[in-house]
Amino acid sequence: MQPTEFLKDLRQRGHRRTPQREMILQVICECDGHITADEIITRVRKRYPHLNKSAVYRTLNLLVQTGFVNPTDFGSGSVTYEIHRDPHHHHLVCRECGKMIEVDAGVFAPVERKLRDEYAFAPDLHHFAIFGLCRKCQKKG
Amino acid sequence: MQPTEFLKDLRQRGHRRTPQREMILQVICECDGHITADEIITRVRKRYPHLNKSAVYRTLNLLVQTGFVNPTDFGSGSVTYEIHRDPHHHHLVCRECGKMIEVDAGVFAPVERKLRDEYAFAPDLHHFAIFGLCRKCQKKG
DNA sequence: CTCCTAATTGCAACTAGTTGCAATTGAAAA
DNA sequence: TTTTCAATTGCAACTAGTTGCAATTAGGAG
Ligand SMILES: [Zn+2]
Ligand SMILES: [Zn+2]
Ligand SMILES: [Zn+2]
Ligand SMILES: [Zn+2]
Repeated sequence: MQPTEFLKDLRQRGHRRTPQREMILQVICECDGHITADEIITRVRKRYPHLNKSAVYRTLNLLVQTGFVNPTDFGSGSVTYEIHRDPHHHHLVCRECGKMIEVDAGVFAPVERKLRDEYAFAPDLHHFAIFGLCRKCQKKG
Repeated sequence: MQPTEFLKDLRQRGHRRTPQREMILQVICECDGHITADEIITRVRKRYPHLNKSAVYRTLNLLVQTGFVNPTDFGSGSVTYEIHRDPHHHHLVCRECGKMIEVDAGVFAPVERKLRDEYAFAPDLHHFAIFGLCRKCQKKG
C-alpha cells in the first residue's frame, strides 16, 4: 500500500492531507520493517528540516489508532512502528542474544477462542513482541 | 511474602539490604495490587521525605529482573508494578470502558507449547495486559 | 477566487524514566 | 573494632514521548 492510498483513506475518515503526514508516510512505507519515531524525523528532515517532533508523534498515534501501523516496544528504549500487514504476525525476541523470529498470527488462535468463549472478551492480539530464550541460548544457560 | 523475605532472597543473590529498598518493598507489599513508581515515591516519602526517584526506579528494575515483581503497561501513561504471584495471571482490559478481567496463566498454554515445539523458543508469558472489547462494549459498538 | 472554520502544526513546557558520576554505605575481612 | 571496596544512592542532565495553546492551513461553502 502506498502513501497516497493511506492519505486517501485517512481523508475519508475526516483527517486532512498535510505535507508532514505525506512525508512521514513516505518514510514509513519506504523503510520496509520496523522504524522508530526518531529515525522518521531524521529521514524526513533530510528533505524538510523544519519538521517538528510533535507532528511525527501525533501522526504515528493517528496511524496506530486507524490500524495502518503497528507499534511495538522491543525494549530498546524507543517504540518501533511498522506498516500493518494482513494477515498479521508476531515477533519472538531472545532476551539473551536479541535474535528475532517472525511467527504468524495463528499461534494465538486458541487464546482468542478461549477468551471469546469463556470471558466474552474480544481481544486485539496484533503484533506482539514475545520475549524468551531462543534454541541456542536455552542450551547455553 | 513479606519485605524481609524478599530482602533476604536478594541478599543471597548478592544484592544489599538498604533502608530505601526496605521501604520500597514495604509499600509494594502493603498495596496488594498494581502500583506506579510515582505512588511508591509518594507513600515512602510520608515517612522518609528524602527518597530519590532514581533509587525507586532502580529498585523496581531489580525486582523485575529477579522476578519478584511484574511490570505492566495498562496504557495510563505510567507502568504499574505488582508482586509476582505463582501461578501467575493476566489482565483483559476493555479499550472502551476500561473494565479489567483477571484470567489465569493457563490461557497461554497452547501458545507456549506451539512456540516450544515449532520454534524451539521458550517464551516468557507472564502477566500480560491484553486489550480488547468486553461483552458490553461489543454489543454497544 | 475568497472566506470561513475546524484540523493541524510548531513551540515550549511538561511527565516518565534512564544514566554517568561523585559521594556514601553495607557488609565482609582483618 | 577498624579497614576496605564494591554496591548503592542522590543528583543533575538527559531521552522518549505528551500536552496546552496560539498561529497556521486544508479544504469545503459561497
Ligand atoms: Zn513486525
Ligand atoms: Zn538467543
Ligand atoms: Zn496483575
Ligand atoms: Zn468495555
